[in-house]
Amino acid sequence: MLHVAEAARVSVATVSAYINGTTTVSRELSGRIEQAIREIGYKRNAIARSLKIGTTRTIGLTVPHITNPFFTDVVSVIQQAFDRAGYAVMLCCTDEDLNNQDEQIRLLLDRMVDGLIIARVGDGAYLKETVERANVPVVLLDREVDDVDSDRVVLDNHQAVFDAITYLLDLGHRRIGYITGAFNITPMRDRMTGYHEALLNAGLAFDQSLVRSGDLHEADGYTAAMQLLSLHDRPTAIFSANNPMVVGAMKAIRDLGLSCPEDVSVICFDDFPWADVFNPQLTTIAQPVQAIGEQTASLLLDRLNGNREAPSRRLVLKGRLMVRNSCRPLQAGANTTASVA
Amino acid sequence: MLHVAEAARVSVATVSAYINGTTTVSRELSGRIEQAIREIGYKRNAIARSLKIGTTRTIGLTVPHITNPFFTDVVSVIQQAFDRAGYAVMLCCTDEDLNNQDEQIRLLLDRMVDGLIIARVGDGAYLKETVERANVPVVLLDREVDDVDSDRVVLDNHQAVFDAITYLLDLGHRRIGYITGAFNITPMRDRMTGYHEALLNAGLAFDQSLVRSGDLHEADGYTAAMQLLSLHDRPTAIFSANNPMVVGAMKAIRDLGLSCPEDVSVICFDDFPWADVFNPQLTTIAQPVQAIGEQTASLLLDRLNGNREAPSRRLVLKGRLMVRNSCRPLQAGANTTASVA
DNA sequence: AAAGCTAATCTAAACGTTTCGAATTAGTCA
DNA sequence: TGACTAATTCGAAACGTTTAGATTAGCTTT
Repeated sequence: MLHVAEAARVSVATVSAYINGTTTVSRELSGRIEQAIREIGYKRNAIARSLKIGTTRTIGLTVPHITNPFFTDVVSVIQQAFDRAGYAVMLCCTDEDLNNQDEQIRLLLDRMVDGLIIARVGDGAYLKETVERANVPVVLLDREVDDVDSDRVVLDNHQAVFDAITYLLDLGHRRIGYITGAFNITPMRDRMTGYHEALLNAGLAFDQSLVRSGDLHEADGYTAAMQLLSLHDRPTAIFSANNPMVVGAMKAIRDLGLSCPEDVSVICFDDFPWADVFNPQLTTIAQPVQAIGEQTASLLLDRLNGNREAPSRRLVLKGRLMVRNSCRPLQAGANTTASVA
Repeated sequence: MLHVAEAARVSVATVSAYINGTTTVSRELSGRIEQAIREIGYKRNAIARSLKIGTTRTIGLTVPHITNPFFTDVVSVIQQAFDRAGYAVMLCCTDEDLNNQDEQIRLLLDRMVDGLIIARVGDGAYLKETVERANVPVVLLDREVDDVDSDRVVLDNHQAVFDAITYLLDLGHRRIGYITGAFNITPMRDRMTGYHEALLNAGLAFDQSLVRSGDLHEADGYTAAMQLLSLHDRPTAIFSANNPMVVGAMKAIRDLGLSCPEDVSVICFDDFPWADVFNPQLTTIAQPVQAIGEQTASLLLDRLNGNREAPSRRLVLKGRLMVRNSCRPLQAGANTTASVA
């Protein structure tokens, strides 16, 4: 900018005023400045600017895994929204690891991001302090943390799973295997209660042996399904609480020489673009990813636009059961408890 | 930092020296500083630091679409690599739009990223100037631009498609539909020549009516496949030059009441996690995404670590045909040219 | 013609670091 | 003891902007 000022024979203040339109600058000087900028190929240094004005027009976004199609989509939507609003987004993937998350949030905060979107990992308590210290607005995505004062957008996980399990029950399934992750993140907890309540609602007892929990990865889904399907009276249906694990589960089904939906019905959380193209066409719970992403972005943008003091908001969206053909109705006879080899 | 210095009754220079380990600072002052930092909850302002030292430890990454599984994976790998190296990554999605790309690169450069990874969009010429002006190292990913002096890592697209088409020819297919995108990006060009050469190699004539090009999106794949499969003597196999388009193509096949591989064999570029779980298990060309991501990151990191003057490097990796069951051998009779309704 | 406006431009301080070189202190050696 | 060296610590300038307030010039008004 100094060079531009010299070349245009004006002060840097005038150049700044011209660029930002802060003050009117005469036709004459405008012309000289414009030309100098062009000749020199000057670009404003956003770092210096940020230092001065105290805002970076950058936000931080951390998710567990970008390869999980739910997060892929949500990240994509969020990215677009901030792009439109003139913000850059720094993306971090925690890989479901608490240390990574800590480190990355610290990194983002150091870099003076204007806001933070966090799909957290690990125990909520850890994050509470971090969030409260960060004096930038944060919105929690998908996974909440209790009694921390920040905006959040989540799914009605309980209801969504309740619906899905009820659907299976209506088809006549009684032994429904449930593959989940650790309960230290809210969605897994809420999804589980949906399972519970659906069983309860149908007057069925809860059988602990039908629940397997892993670490949310494909491999965990594989082992979980392997175990479930090796039970003496194996479940007639399997519900997977996330998408990566269902891939593992399907592989287990394949490797055991079973097939879906003939031998075992399957439903999973999170829809994906291929679901209705290949067979079996998986019945899934679709989250409204577009809405989730947009709402998340707009909550944060609202704060960034100055609405700092409003009480924290909690948006709850509804999932939708996408019924396809991975679940088959059971004959009346097979309902009760038995199964065949 | 000023506050820390005051609280510890030392100068800011000493605090800085302590934090960075630039100079030895006595046990006594170290203790006071440490305590002051803790009490105040001080975090170094990376923006101010960047301004001074002229480096942001941030890189920019632009890809067309993060939802395309190839890019999802590559982004994921790259992100991890830079995370490990202590860099943040700013992610931009151009949505295959040239203006977006221009704007985003400008934005990233303004923000003084230390380096840039670009999977470009649109005509190469546009980018050439931008890349040459940016005085940070850039590495081109997947899509090259001619005669610009920068590192790049690409796939041997020609060979990969040659192999895939040859595989189809060996199965007896003679009329192979080809769904592609505009030829202003190198991979689409190179993939096409692979198709050409495989036909040539088999002594077959090139039939323009079997080639449809769209805009790389799912919808384009759908229309392309619709058109191909409505031809009087429709192709017995379809090759899709990217992944999103094959989803569309599969939907077209389904909507026409056809099935794969019985009525039409299918191969697509880019593997995806579900490929061997659902039916038909799609035969694909798998790119070594892990290697691509890591090589890309390491080329850039090498430059960032000071190796600025080395001549630009071009890494070419090999694709691999993942043979599954979406292609069926044709009976000797059906080979020549005819087909059934 | 002096005073008062308005519009345009400029000077200089500030943002929070790093870093150079100077200053201080302590220790060592002749 | 005094000079020299080494180890610490510090003052102040610099990075490239923004911005408050000062200055100047050109008009208008009385």
